[in-house]
Amino acid sequence: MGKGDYLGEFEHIVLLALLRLRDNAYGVTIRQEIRKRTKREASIGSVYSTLSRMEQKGFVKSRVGEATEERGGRAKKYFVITAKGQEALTQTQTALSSMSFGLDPVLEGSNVLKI
Amino acid sequence: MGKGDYLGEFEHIVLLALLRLRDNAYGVTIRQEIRKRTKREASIGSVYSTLSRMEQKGFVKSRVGEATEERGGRAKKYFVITAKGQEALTQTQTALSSMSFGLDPVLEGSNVLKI
DNA sequence: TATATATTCTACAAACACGAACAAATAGGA
DNA sequence: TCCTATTTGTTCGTGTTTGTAGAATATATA
Repeated sequence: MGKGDYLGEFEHIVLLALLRLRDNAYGVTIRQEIRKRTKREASIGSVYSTLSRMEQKGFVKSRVGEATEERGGRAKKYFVITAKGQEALTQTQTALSSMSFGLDPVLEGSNVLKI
Repeated sequence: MGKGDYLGEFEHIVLLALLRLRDNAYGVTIRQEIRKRTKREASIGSVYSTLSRMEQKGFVKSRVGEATEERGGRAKKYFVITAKGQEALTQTQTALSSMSFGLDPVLEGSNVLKI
């Protein structure tokens, strides 16, 4: 299914953040995770618009958290990746891997993408 | 330099194609390489507009080939990556790597991005 | 001039980016 | 109790950058 369902660069990053955060992935934590691991600023608006776009495409799905917060604040909207999202992720990473295959020397060893 | 110079997804692919093709990277071969290694269709227009945008940004530079073809046809325009392009590539791959780090199990082993 | 090879142009769609505005929940004091 | 300041989090509106595609154009040779 979904041949040609490639992820945009930021979509890719966001999906990886979802996977890292497991059952604790919502707008704010996703943004934090991205900022923490990359140097990227990742504005909150970008994160949400990317999530909503990916939800439209069926790459992620969301549920609104129970209103059991510690200290006020609006309910969280948790996101998880779908099977279709996993496929798109795999396709994207496979494409990058096959383009990188054998380039290790050229990429000066600083970082390598391999299967 | 260039903090925040991330590559778009297709820009990333095209730069990797340049590296693979070394001194034989021009529009047509770049397209072929991408099609061959990924399943992606990559229209010729996409390739050229991406190349020209990256040239504007200083990620690649070009030279027009000598008019020494085998059998007619217009002169080729060869592209190579610049130092700035290398940086952007490294930044992008580093960001992806750090987002992927430790996710191997979740990514079901089908393909892994590692440093 | 027909053919082969290759690039440029033009238009539109999709993705990215940002911050202001808005929503909802609670703590705490009047 | 009420009411409002504070905290936490999401939605909206808008502008820019990337991605996609194919028709048009350029150039060289047989």
